[in-house]
Amino acid sequence: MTRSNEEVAELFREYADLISITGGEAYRARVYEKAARSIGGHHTDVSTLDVKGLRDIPNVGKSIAEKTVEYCRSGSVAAVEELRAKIPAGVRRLTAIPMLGPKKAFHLYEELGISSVEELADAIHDERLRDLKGFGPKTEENLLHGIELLRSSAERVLLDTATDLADDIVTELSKVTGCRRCTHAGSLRRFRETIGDIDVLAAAETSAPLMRAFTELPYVSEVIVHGSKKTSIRTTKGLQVDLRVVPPDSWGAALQYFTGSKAHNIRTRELAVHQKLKLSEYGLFDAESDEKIVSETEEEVYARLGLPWIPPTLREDRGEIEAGLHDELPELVEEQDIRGDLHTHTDLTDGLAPLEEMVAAAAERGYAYYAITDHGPDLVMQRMTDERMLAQRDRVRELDGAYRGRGGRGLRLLHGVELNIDPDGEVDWPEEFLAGFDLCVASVHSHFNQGRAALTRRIVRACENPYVNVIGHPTTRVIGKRPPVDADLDEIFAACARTGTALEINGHPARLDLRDEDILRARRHGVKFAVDSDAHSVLHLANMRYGVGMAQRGWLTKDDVINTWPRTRLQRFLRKGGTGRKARG
DNA sequence: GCCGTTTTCGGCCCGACTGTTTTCAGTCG
Repeated sequence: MTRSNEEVAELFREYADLISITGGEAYRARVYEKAARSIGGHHTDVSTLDVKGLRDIPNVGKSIAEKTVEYCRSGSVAAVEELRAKIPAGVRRLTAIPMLGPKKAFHLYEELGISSVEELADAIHDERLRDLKGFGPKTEENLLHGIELLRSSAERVLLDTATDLADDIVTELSKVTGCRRCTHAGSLRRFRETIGDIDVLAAAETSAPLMRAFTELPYVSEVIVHGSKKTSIRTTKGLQVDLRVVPPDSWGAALQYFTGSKAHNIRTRELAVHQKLKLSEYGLFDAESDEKIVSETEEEVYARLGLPWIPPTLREDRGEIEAGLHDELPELVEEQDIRGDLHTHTDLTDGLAPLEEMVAAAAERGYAYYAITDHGPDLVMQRMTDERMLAQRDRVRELDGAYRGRGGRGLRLLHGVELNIDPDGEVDWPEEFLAGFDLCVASVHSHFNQGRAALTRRIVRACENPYVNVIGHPTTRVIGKRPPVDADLDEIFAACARTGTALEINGHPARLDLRDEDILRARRHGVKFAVDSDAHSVLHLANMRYGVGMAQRGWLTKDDVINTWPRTRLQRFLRKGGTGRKARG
C-alpha cells in the first residue's frame, strides 16, 4: 500500500536534495523538506485534495500545492524533471556516503563527471581526486571508508537491540568518577520503531574521563569523532553511538535538544527566536544580552517557551507544538496504566513457558487481568484440538480461582484464543464454540498477497464476526523482513469502529503493528486499541513497554486503550454491543 | 518558497568536529 502522500513526500525530498546539490537557495531546499514531512504525515490522501485543501496543510503554499496537484494528475512535476535532467540520480546517491554532502557531490560531478558510488571509488583509486580543491588525502581516506560503510549498509536496528546496548552504556558511564547524570536520548527516548544510532547524554564538570571510558568500551570498533564535548563511536556490530557531555546545570536544555526530533527542535528554537530568545543545548538565553534564563530541567525550558512539558514520544512536529500552545496535549497512556495483557501464548502451542509460569509472571507484573490466547487449530503445525483447548480452559479456571482472592484485588484470568483469519475471512471455529471463550484475538498468518480488495474484505469480515474482539498485528508486517499487507486500512478502521472490534498494537519489537501513523489514522475513526505483548515467553511480557511507546506516538490516552480499563468495562466491550458473548462472573 | 504576537516583506535553528581554504566551509545531528 502506497498512499499518494508517501509518493509526493518522496518526490519533494528528492527535489530538496536536487536543489541543494545544484547550489540552489538553502531556504528553498528546506521548505521542500518541511513540506515533504507535513504531507507524508497528513491524515488525508493528498490525491483527493484540490489546491485550496492542500494549502491547509502546514508548510504547503501555492507553489507546492500546485506541484502536488500536477503530480497527482500527471505522475510527474516539470520543475523536478528539469533538475533530474541536469543531475544524474547517482549524484544524489553519493550524498548517502557519510561525510559527503551535496556540495562535495556536485563538485565531484562537475569537475570529474562522477555520478555513481562505483565511479567515485574508481576515481579515488586512480588518484584523480588529488588535484581537486577541497579534497585532501584525509578526505580521500574518509570517502573510501564511507563507501565501505554504505556497501555493508549498517541498517537500523530494532528497539530492543538498541535499548539493551544503550542501557549497558549508560550503566558503564554512570560508574565513571565525576559523572553526575547519564541517560539515553534521541530516537530511542522517543520510541521510534527502529533506531539508526544511539544518543547518550551525560553531565559532568570535566568530560575527559567519560570520553575515555566511552572509547574504551569493549565493543568499540572505531572512534568516528573525538572531542571534548562530543565523541562518536561505531560498535563491532556497526551501530553508531554518540556521547555528549554537558555541564550539570545545562542538563534540561541538553536533554531537550538531544532527544529531538530535529523537526521538533527547529520548531522550539523558532518559538524562542520569536520571543527574542535563543535556545541551544546549553540553555535558553536572552538573544540580546546572551544572559542565561533557564537550563536545568526540560520543564523549565518548555515553560519559558509557553509550552507544557511535551512527552518525548510526541516530539515529531506532528502537531504537538500547536496542541501544547493551546494546552490541548493528550494525557498519554502510560505503562503503569496497563491493567492486563490480552494476547499471550503458552507451550500448549508455540510459546516456550507453561501456563502456570506465564500466569505467575503476569501476577508478578501486577496485572488485574490476563488473557491466555494460544493458537486455534487452523495453524495446523500447532496441533490444537477442541479437547486440548477445553482442557486448558479448565486449568485456567482453576488458576483463576487460586489467583482471584485477596479481597477482589487479585489477578483475574481470561481464557482466549488467537484465531487465524483464513483467506475468506473465516476463523478456526464456528460461533457456538467461540462463545465459550472470554475473548478472541483474530489475526492474518498467511496468504499475504491476496490483493487489496480481497484482503480488505477478509479482515472486515473478521471484524463482523460477533466473537472477534481484537484484530491481532493488523498489517502483519515484520520490520525489515515482510512489508505490511496491501489492504484499505481506512475501510478496516471504519469496520472496527462500527463493530466494536479493537485493533491491536503488538509490542513485539519486530512487529510494532499497528505503527504510529496508522494508529493516528485509526484514532480518527474512533477505533479502540489493545496494547499487547504477544509474549511467547515470560521475558517477552516486558515487550508491553514498546507497545505503549507506539500507542503514545499515536497520541492515545487511557480511554483509547481497552486494557487500561477496569475489568467490568472491558467485559462490556468484549460483548460487542450484545451481539457477541455473554459476560462471565 | 513559506509564513505572520516581526503579518504581504524580510527573515528563515544552533553548535560540534574535521580537514584544509591560514580564517572557514562543509557536514552532521
